[in-house]
This record gives sequence, C-alpha cells and structure tokens, in this order.
Amino acid sequence: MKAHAHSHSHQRQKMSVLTGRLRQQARKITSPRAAILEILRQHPHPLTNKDIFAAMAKGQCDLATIYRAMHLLEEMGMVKRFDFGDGAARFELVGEGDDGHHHHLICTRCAGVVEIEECFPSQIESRIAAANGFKSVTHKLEFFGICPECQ
Amino acid sequence: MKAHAHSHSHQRQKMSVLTGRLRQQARKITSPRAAILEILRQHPHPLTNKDIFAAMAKGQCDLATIYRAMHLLEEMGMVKRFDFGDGAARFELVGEGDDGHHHHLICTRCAGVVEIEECFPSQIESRIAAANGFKSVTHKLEFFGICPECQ
DNA sequence: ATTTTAAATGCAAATCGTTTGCATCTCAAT
DNA sequence: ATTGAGATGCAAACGATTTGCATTTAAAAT
Repeated sequence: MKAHAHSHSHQRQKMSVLTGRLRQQARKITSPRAAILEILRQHPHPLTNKDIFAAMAKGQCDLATIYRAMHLLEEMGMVKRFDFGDGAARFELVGEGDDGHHHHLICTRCAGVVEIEECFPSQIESRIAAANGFKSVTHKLEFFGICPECQ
Repeated sequence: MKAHAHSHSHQRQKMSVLTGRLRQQARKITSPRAAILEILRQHPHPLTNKDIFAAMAKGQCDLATIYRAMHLLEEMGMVKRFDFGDGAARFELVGEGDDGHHHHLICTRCAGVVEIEECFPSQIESRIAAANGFKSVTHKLEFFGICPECQ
C-alpha cells in the first residue's frame, strides 16, 4: 500500500499551533509530547501507540506516557481514535475545527490503509435515529478488502 | 433498553438443527457446547463470552471453553462476531444460509442494543472498492447514540 | 534568576480480554 | 465395552492498556 492524497484537513499542522492548543489548556509542552506531535504530523495515517513508540528514538519516552498523551489529546479533540478491529487503537491528528470524522479502507492482507471520502448517508442515519427514538447518533464505519498489490 | 423485533433470520433455530450442523463437521456435542447454543438461542442479542459464562449455571463450563467454542462456531459460520468498540467481542447466532451481516444501534449510556435494518449502500461500497482497486470489500458499521430511556 | 507547584513522567505492578500448553476426560464410532 | 480423536479444565502466558507512586519538570510567581 502506498501513500495517498488527503482531501481532508490534513495539511500538516504547524507545530506552534499544536503546542498552542496545549498551552491554552494549561498543559505542559514536554519533550515526550513534542515528539509525539511531531510523529503524528509526519504520519497522516492512523498510528497505534506502539507505532508512535517505535517511531521515536529509543528511550525517548515511556510507552505509558504515550498512552496518557493520547488520552489527553483525544479529550482535547486534537486526535481522533480509530478501531480497525485488531485490538489496537489507532490515532490520527485532527485539524482545528475539524471533528476528524472519516473512514478507511483497510487491506486485510497487508494492513495498508486508504482514507475514504464517503460517509454513511446522513439522511439514512437520521431516519435510523428517529425510528428508534435515539438522539446524538453517530457511527463507526470501516471498510475491509484486498488491495491491488495483494490480490 | 427493551427487546425488539428481529426481521432478520432470527427465528429461534431448533436445537436439533444447531447440533446437526456440529455433527456434520464431526464436532462433538458436549454439554458446554449445548449450553452455549441454548443461551445463544435464547438471547437474540450480541453476547460477550463473559455474558454467556454468566448466563450459565456456575461451574457448568470454563470460560476458556467458551472462547474456544465461539472460535469454532465462528469458523463454521454459526455465529457472527461483532465489535462495539469496548474491547469485548460479542456474538450472535446466525441462521442457516444467512451470513449474519447486519448492524446495531447502541446506547452509549445504558449499552442497550437495537438491531438495524439499514446497511451501507452497496453501490457506494462498489464505487469505493473500484476507485481504490480493492477486491472483496465489506464493512463494519455500528451506530451509537442515546436511547429514549436515557435521554 | 530563583522559587514554587501543579502537571507530567518513568517504572513497575496490576487489569482485562483472550489464548494456549498440557494432562485428563468424553463423545461417538466400532 | 473399547478406543481414539476431539474437548475440557486449569493455570500460566499474552498483548493492549491502565494505574500507583516516587521523582522530575515546565512554566507561573517571586
């Protein structure tokens, strides 16, 4: 699987903007956090905590710190959590203002990931919500298949 | 959350049919398996291994046995695995011939589950597959919201 | 520049869902 | 009743994630 275009708001965010968002919340810009943000900026793909850990210079930060940082960033809306069903959470940096909602097409052979434009039709989702009396309905949606290289 | 109708092929399957499918594969009808199938028949909802374990008379079977049984049943296509994103796999009995593909609407407050008719539009899925050169594309889709009772 | 202190980190131990090795047991075919 | 593949129980192992706690550090206050 190769890289792909990101029509989403994935224009690499400036580090100063990222650290600024942290500062606003009275959070410290520590070296582990700076390293994590830098790695996320450079990889516009969903990364597991372990991926992030592996992308760092050895011993630069503890794995537990990454877990804690991802929780913080998720609460702050700076990253979005994705679940590809393999038991490991993945995270992607989210642009300011953006809610990061989108989906992926994942190769079940090589684990390659393509970001997808399409989303579940909102009017159908509204109908589902209404028909069952639910409020604030969203969805999690991921596609799985076999990529060109793996066929 | 209360029970709901199952327009799917969830007419409670006869136990004899279920055991028959096992026998065909030269698998034994053991007391743990019979108990598991009975519990699945009686609960047309996605159940975790622990749910199944809890639904049994204490000491009737080991939790590890349930895990093994669910793997077997899944391979045989007798149950379908669902992932609600909370880290625990859930299973539903699948009718013969049916592939069990469907989705749920889950209350994020009380964890109540409603089975959903709607599915992701297949022509859009085909377009996504074609646009990226993927084959054998499927999807995982679940809806989340707040049910009437929890609002 | 130094002090101060809440926030953050490292490390190890703990949790949770799930899997597995192995000795023992039990269907179901003979 | 015999028997052998398939199943089970139990405990240990696992991988992802979380947490307690003593120590460190960023950044606000002095």
